[in-house]
Amino acid sequence: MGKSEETREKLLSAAHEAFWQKGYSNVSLRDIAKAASVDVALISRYFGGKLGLFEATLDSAFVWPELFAEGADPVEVAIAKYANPATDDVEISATGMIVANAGDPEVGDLVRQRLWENILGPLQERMGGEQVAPNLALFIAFILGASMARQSLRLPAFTEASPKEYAKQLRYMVDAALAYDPGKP
Amino acid sequence: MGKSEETREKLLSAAHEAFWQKGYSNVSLRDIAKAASVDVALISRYFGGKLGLFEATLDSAFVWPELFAEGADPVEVAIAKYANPATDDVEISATGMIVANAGDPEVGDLVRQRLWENILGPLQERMGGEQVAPNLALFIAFILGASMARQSLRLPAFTEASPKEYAKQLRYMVDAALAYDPGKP
DNA sequence: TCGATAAGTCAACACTTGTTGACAAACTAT
DNA sequence: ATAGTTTGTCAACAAGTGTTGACTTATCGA
Repeated sequence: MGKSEETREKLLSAAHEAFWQKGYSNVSLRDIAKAASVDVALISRYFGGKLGLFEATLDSAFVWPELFAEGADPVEVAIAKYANPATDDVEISATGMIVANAGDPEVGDLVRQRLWENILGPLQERMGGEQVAPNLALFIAFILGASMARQSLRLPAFTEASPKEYAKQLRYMVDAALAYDPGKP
Repeated sequence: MGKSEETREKLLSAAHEAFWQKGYSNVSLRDIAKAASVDVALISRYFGGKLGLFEATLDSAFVWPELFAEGADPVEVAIAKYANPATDDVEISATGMIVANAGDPEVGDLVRQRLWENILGPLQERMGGEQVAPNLALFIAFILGASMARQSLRLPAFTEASPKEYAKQLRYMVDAALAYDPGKP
């Protein structure tokens, strides 16, 4: 195990936090290097450049193993994660990330690709369909919107609600989404 | 009416499109100036700088008069706008804007402030409450998430759905949100 | 211990960014 | 037409960006 692994980890960790919180273009390599207590030049050396570092960060952080654990219900896992302000404050919005970085096409494509590959793809396979069913899409849309309404938009109705109330509201809407039947008028 | 008004309009228009589509930090003043066929220096002269231009853009574009027209139901207006792929492709996501620019604190605060002042504030007043009720918050969250799931995340279930189907799905969830009753278990 | 390889440091590069000030042109009112 | 104000143009700036190459230091096997 080379010594370089350690500094790579430090860089990945700092990059994760910075990119997730401020978005790709609002973070400089010097910021990350400083946060990791590492020389800037090592980033280009180890990851090939800024985009390479971002890609590596996606590979290491844009995954969601709990979602596919044996016997776990993906929906329950998602709710448990996003209905808990304590945890999603830490993770910031892995969801908001999708949007925050969509401005730069190169970066946006990268995020979308990894999202499908690591999360949405396995998720739809797990749920049985060969394409994301309407009700699952509604579920995703709402989870996405709720976490952003709370974190970015900072709707008082969400930020000031107790975790219990917030969870109850999420549960209500998620149930509604999953109950959606395309056949009905 | 001074001649300068015309170039100010051109700048505002170009800035609107650029900022909404790519986000604050992904757009340079030279990009905007070129798109508007105007010299870069005039931006700082007329708007005081990049942030000033962005603020002016918010004031001119981050408003929603139809929402408060006489006899209009805000909910219907919102659905009509966001359930119509043709229109919200043009406007891009005024919603996604909120998130896309949240990385820069200064910019994020500006967006949030204008959002409350121009849209959410009047909206909640119009809806009668002195604070945004839980069901209205759920409504907003879903609208936000749905438009982003389609535009940024590009969920096939949404992008490939017919406008009619998409509208039906939105309507279903919106109805559910508005029917939410905090009193019930 | 010596020497080769890995890891880290430093300075500089080419480039883009927002912003400014001096200047030229166009227009208006006297 | 002339003087004065507005409007536009140009070049330059200081600062920050990602990236590169040459160099020094540390690490570890022979």
